[in-house]
Amino acid sequence: MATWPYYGKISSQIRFMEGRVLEARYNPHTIEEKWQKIWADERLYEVKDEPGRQKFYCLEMFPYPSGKIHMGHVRNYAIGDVISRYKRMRGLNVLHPMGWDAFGLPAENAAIKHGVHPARWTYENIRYMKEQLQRMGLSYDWQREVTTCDPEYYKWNQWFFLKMYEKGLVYRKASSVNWCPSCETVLANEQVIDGRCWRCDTVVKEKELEQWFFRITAYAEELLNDIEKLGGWPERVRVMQYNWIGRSEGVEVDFPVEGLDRPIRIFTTRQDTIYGSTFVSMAKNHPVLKELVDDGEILRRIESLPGDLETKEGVFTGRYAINPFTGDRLPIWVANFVLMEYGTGAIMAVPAHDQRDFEFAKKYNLPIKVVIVPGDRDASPLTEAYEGEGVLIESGRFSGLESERAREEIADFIEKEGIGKRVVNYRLRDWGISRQRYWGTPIPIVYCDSCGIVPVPEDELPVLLPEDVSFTGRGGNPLSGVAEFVNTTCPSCKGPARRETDTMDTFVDSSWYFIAYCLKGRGGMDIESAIRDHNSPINYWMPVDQYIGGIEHAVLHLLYSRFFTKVLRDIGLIKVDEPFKNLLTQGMVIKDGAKMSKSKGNVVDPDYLIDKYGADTVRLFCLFAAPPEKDLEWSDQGVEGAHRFLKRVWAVVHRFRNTIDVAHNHAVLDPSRITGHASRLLRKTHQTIKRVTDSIERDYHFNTAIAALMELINEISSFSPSSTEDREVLGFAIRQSVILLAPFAPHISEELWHEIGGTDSVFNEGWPVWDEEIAREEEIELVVQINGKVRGKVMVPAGLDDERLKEEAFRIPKIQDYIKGRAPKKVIVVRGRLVNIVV
RNA sequence: GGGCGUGUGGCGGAACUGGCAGACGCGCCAGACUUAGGAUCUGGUGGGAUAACCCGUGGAGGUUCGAGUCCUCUCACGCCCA
Repeated sequence: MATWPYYGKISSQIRFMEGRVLEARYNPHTIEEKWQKIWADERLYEVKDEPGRQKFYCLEMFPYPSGKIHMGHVRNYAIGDVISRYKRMRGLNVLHPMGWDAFGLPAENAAIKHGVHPARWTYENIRYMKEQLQRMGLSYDWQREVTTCDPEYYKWNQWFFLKMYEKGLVYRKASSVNWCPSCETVLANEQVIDGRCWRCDTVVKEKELEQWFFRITAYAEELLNDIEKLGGWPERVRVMQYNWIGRSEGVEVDFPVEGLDRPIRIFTTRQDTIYGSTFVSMAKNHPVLKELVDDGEILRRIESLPGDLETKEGVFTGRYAINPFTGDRLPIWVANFVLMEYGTGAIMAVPAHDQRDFEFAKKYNLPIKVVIVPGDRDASPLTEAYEGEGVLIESGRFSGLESERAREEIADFIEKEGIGKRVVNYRLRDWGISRQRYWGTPIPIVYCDSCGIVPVPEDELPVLLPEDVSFTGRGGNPLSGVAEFVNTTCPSCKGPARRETDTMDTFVDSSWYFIAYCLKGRGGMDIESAIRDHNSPINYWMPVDQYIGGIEHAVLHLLYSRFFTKVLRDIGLIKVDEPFKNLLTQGMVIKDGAKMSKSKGNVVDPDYLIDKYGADTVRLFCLFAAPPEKDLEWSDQGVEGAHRFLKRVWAVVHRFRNTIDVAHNHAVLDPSRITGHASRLLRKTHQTIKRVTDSIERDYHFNTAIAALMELINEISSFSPSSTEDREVLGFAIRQSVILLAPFAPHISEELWHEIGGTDSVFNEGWPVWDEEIAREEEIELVVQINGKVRGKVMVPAGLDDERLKEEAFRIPKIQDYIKGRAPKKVIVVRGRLVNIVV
């Protein structure tokens, strides 16, 4: 068959259609722009709810619109895009949405610094970043885009707040909060890292404020137990969640106070050490202190105790409690490391068996009394606390018991005597959501002088953020200066009232956005009617099958989302218990050994790279350089390598485009009539399909999938067809390569797919399947070892039995030399691999 | 201090249940085409020795016919919690 006419036909067609000469060189920009437009015009990635069809919900953590996409985003979204495109080609109905975590401090800081309104700043950033994402060729269904600062979105934050208020899951209390003097806002405990603000690194201070809280602790038990259901999550994230919730079983016990008619209630998990208690420590804001201390000097010293827990400091109150077990007089101290939020705000201090108490006792010269001894050893003077298990001594009737047993008996005794009870405690605290900031969701509450705290009625939602606000950066929340916003009428008595001016923590926004995407397919986002709708799209799409994001959200965002999911389940919106079935935590992008950051000056600009190499190259490099869960060391030369590979693919397809028999596109190749090098190429192709598929399926190790593809392309490059069969096999190999490459480098694959005769999108093509028979090697290289060392190799037909393999091994002359007269003691045969002869 | 994780060529990384360590890519070396090469192609490339061979997966032991992989100890780094 002559190849010339065919070539002429295609290229003249393209000349005609595009009005230019077909370029033989790989020009990523032309083809990327072209296909991005076609995919958008054809609405290729818009997805419908199709009950009855198997769905796959693939989600990447949505970005904060800070201005520009950075390499971490690129990597995150490239990973998600491969998974989405792959699952789609496997025939699943794939939901792959994107949106914007659009409320937050930087917008407000920009307003203060540059005088640009937070809304304008945010929406401009979104516009730019969306363009960047589109230039990457990501397969998002943009119809479902959500933006959390949109009233249509935050209305539902307010609605959820009201629902939770009704259910008693929202409450207000004065509490000592972490205050960042620089951001002028309250921080959650989780946002304080080593005593500093997570965002700006300023040292955090304490401040007393009225705050709104979500009662996440009401779900502590379930959040803890359901970690078990998260089989598709990395173990370390599960452990972090487990530790964060921090369940502990212990007792509360009343310690009588000298000269006071009521006791102090303490909490401990180590009631087995109660005979070793030598003093009592309490939190500086414990309410009973007011009755205990009236000396101004002492009060002043208590007040000035440091808030950070680095140093252990305390103040003696001058009062004494009685150990109900020993009758000992115990001095009552205030210690900075005892927190009101945990337990009862008071502890029995056992310096011999608690390291913090030990250090405290050493510092203030308090007695240390050993009551637990490990195993058979006896108690010599301690240099540090012994916190382990052991046998009780000096513990009255409980002496001689193992600690574990003693904990039970002492707890029984406490309950029998009525001086306390068993309790379960959690380290998890309720979620403070109040933020003294403008750019967030207004909390839908009104304060009325006659009615008190009044929730805004649902039909008045959303409470809109006023736009006309001035930003000075001082004096707390700009909202409190907006009279039209603050002054309102009481929904209940219609009298004059004031609006709450605090806004919600932005973690509220991100705790349910994955649900919003489900509804957005229908245009709106009507949560209320979704509750009544039994066939709500939420029930079709949830849970998220694959969630992908950074490990930095291992506790906060993921825990809050789990909490919200359970709350929304209980108000009837969704049916699932857990939002994210599988979680992939991708590693950081590193350059010169450090995380990319402006301050280090080691950032790589995605725009620049896409301009230089095209999106396919950038994506391919991110996927090839490391498996997704590991850190990725950036390498400019590695990017060149990825680009070179795509150029080779381009070249090889073009070289053979005229040779391969397009007419045989869908012909079934009969492997029995394929021989010689064509047979090897056919086998390699099937092996590659298997390897690429397995790499994706097993653990999303795209780096090895791409490596396998590179091998196949190398083999195709060096193939020279000389017969019809050769050309058929070559055509098959090329078609499969292009399809296999498509999830990783979508534009070039789509272009090449059409150039070799594809008419529909390559993404509507089914994922290739391999034939185990064809993939099987006909010959294997048998490794022959003597005493475990490789001494010879020989090619043998595959599938020989043990005896035949032994024969083959012994037949090798070199092996015979080695054995000489020595009789083999033992021969181990590993079928298909090796023979080891032990002499 | 406790918990978890990671250590493999010059570099990024391969190696499913123990079975040829270093796939694939980068870099480097040589060659081809070139006025030129920072384009492209071909070949080579863990270390040591002329070679047969020997040594090699942070270190030291152990189990095994056989260990990067399993066990014990140890060192370094990273993360989380104190």
